[in-house]
Amino acid sequence: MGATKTDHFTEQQNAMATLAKALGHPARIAIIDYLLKVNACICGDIVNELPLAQPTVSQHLKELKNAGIIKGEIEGNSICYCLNMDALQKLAQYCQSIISTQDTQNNSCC
Amino acid sequence: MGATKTDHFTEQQNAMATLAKALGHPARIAIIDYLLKVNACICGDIVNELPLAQPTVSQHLKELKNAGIIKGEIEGNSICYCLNMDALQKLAQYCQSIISTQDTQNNSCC
DNA sequence: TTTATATATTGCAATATTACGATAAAGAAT
DNA sequence: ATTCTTTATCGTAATATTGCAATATATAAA
Repeated sequence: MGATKTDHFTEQQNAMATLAKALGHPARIAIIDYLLKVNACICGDIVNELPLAQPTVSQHLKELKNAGIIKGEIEGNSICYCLNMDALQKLAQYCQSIISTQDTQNNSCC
Repeated sequence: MGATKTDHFTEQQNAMATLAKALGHPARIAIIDYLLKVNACICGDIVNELPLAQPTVSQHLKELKNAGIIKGEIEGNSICYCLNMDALQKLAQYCQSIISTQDTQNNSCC
């Protein structure tokens, strides 16, 4: 085995899992933090910023892009990456909905 | 290789990645959704609810517990699981901080 | 005590992820 | 045209994850 049974879960559940999974690595969190800090969309700088080789960073960027968390735009011979707030907002909303749902139920357990 | 270089990143980054990673599987999202729905902390029911074998569910529960997202309490011969809002709140706060940071910068890119 | 019920652990196979060196691709600079 | 710069891709090794059958553990019920 080893393959996730995505077909057994709802689209919403798979979508949230995909987003969360993309954030599930410290290098990718660091990339987000950096993009947030510099705001302007530099790219090669990320390689300098992280303690990882260029192909590894490129791979992490690809995963963030696939999950829709960042966008990339060609700019000359370099590529400008920046955050895609839509995706991040979806995850934030999901977390928020969990919290507010639980709040209204003043949970009686544990 | 294959091992994540956690030692090169900040504690905050590793913490967020750990939380997100725990949410990075549809089965674990489904477990959270279910715990939220039933509120009261049933456990064996999760096995009935999910399209996965008991050992697989047990493993997912273990991962959620390790990440601090759920708590388990022995109750007779069964175990009562429920959500740990502290952990979920941390992730929600992180997402929210990204969004509000970006908001204040009216990002000029892509 | 024996049996049933509930959950965890072990062991294993299939697959996925992480990391990087080597190399390719493509525009910029000379 | 050649070289430099920037990023992506390929190939591969190490490790992690997913999933389950079999089994262990532990309490409840009989």
